[in-house]
Amino acid sequence: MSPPRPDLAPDADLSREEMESLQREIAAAAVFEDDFEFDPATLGDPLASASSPEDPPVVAGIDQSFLSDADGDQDRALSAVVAMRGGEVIERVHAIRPLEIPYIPGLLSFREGRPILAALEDLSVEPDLLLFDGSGRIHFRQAGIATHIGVVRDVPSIGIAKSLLCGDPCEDTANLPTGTRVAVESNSRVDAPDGTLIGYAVQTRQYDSPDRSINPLYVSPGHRVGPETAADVALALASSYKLPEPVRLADSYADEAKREIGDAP
DNA sequence: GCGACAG
DNA sequence: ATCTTGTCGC
Repeated sequence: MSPPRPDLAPDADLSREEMESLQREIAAAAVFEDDFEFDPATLGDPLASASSPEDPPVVAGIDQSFLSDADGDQDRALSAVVAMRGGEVIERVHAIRPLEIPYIPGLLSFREGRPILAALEDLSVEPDLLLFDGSGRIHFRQAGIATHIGVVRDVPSIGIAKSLLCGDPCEDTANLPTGTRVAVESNSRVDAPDGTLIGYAVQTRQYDSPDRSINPLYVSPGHRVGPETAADVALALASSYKLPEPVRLADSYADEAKREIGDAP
């Protein structure tokens, strides 16, 4: 049993070195193996949830959009959370917070973490699993945004990235068939022994004809979820689109809320 | 110095 | 991430 760690929350006022040091603490507190109560088999399938005695687990997708000031410069981040249960949306919340630092590869959670934590606090349901757009363990210090927020809240989490931050796919990932995965291992750029399994390239959708092809998603453990389960979940929740439904809906909701509020303060 | 680099 | 119409294909 691991407690929530609000003391490890992302702080944009830290120096770059302090941020990296905090990330090593996050990685040390993270659990990169299955450690949850719910049955992953009842995640998104409406049929499985109907035959289950318990309520299906609540899965929350999280994504951000950005608002600009009068000069056209991005000055605020809008974090959107879409909670689903048994394939149905049960709640949507969003929060807006000022952007304190620019985007720096490897330090994403310090830029987007505050608005995400604020939005999660507005959520009335207790999520059993968090799905982030970004990396988890596939990170230089094994502490991507999914890992950071997962550890701070002590909620099982998974990172779903559209491109690879670091690490090496074991095999060629071009033109993978739907439903397949290729292991991603750590290399010299990752703070882990070379060859450590840190995630999977997962092909949730693929064209039939060899004309064009869809790139895989890079799925990695955030907290309390192992690499195999993380890949299983991504595949189970991606019904008819490349992105798992909770993340896809959070993505569109982030844009929707942004337009409704309008830009410029 | 060079290369790599989630959103 | 964001700026953005049409367009190719199933």
